[in-house]
Amino acid sequence: MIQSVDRAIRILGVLQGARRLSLSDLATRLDLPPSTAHGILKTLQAHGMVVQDRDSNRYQLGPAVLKLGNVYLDTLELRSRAVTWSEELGRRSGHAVRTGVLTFDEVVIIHHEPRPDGSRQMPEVGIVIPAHASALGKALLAFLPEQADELLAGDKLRSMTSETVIDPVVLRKQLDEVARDALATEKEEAVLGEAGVAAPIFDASGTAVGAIGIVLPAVDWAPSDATFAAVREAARNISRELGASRWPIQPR
Amino acid sequence: MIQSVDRAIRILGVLQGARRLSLSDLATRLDLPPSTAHGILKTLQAHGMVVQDRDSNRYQLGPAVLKLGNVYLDTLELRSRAVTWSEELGRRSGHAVRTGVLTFDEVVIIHHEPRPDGSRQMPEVGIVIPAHASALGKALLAFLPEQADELLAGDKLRSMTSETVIDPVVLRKQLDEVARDALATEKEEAVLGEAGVAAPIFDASGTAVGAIGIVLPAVDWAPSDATFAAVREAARNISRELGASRWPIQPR
DNA sequence: GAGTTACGTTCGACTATGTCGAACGGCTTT
DNA sequence: AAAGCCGTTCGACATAGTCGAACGTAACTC
Repeated sequence: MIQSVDRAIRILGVLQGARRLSLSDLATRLDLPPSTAHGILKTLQAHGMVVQDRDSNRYQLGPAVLKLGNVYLDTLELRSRAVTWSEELGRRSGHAVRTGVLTFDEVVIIHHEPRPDGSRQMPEVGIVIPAHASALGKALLAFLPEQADELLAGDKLRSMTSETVIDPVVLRKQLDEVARDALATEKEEAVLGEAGVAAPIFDASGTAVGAIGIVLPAVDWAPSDATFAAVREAARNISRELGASRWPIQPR
Repeated sequence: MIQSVDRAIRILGVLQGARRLSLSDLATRLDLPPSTAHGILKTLQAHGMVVQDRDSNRYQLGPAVLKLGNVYLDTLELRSRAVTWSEELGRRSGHAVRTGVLTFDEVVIIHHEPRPDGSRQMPEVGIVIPAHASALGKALLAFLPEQADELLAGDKLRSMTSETVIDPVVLRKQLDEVARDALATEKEEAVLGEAGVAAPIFDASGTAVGAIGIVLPAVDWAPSDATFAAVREAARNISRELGASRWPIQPR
């Protein structure tokens, strides 16, 4: 681990949590001498990764990170496949559709298909949700035992709402059920009033590389069997296009 | 400039151009010993900025960059304002609407309002266009003299199509006209068959912080006076909401 | 309006840290 | 079965990053 690079990414991480920060704030939060933080910041600035506010001198993320994010999406074969089938799933279920991938303990949304009712909805690409509190995350963790073990062992299970499951034993049991059915559900565990249903997506190597699912108002619970089937079918279809030999693919 | 951080960002930059690269490829392109590149890569990997393909060992951008990009968008006041007025501009003009900011010699799209005809269109948030070949870029450069000087002085004016203006003298003249009218146009200079009209957005300090404009098929040229007026009004309205005292604001 | 504080930035010495060449081991190719 | 390629690990060296101190500027106070 290279120290200065690690520190640079840490700076970006802190800037991610607090939109705008002064140099001294940043240095304090990272336990660094201001001059050290300054050197790193200037390097990031030279590449457009951070920008400095003219008046206040505070730093914030820069446009270059957005460019990077967009290129990442373009490189993902998973995403291009998800677009097609999300549309279908949205039509069949009548709900918004999300596709996500796992990073450590979080799910990052890589595609968002708004509800087909034509209402205005915020695009959700790029948002992150704690894996243990989302249907997408559970669908992934159930088929990624190493990552699940790591998450359950660590003390990372933060509570989002009163419904969030943070007991490792209970969560483990849920994951076992998810692995059995290849279908994960979540009701108000991340956001009050919101529920989700998701299924895992596999690639040619048989690894769970993502998950697709629907988001629905908690009051509309429970979905019909046809809806559950539609989610599973979308996941299966995308997996097939990615070269997966069958679906689902149990790990080990 | 801190060497290792600079190299890390360079790696991300190269990964941006070539989707997937092996360690040796990467090292060759950056003129680095493989072991040096490896150390940096592993640090980036530990933070999810890059991921390594299981089978091929090749590296590509990771989900963390997408998360960063999304947070950047959230911090931008310009973006939240643009959303509202883009909708209006889209309705009035009947065309797709883009809002962008300038980074060095490129425009990064921070909001994209699809054409209101209901057809399926790719989201364009995060894509970059050479500033000198886009209406958005010209609208910005015309009100950012220092950045314009830098671009015109440097040898960065790449040609995109047969229509791209790469002569600094011609471009300077265009920018002067844009500054006068507070309205920039572009016809097939970036993409054949596509034209654009854009106007600059100012913040409370009077700096041009972005531009908003429409994208239309080149065959639909020329737009009506009402369309030109609509673009200018959108830019003026957003500027006002950002605290700009008047519109346009001539530099110096 | 002078004094004071806080902040971003610059500078230079020290040494901790990243760099690089060489060697290892797994995989594919011939 | 041997040779080549590639990603990775290791350790010595010296470069390059780090940190404390000093500077200049802007805001705040009395």
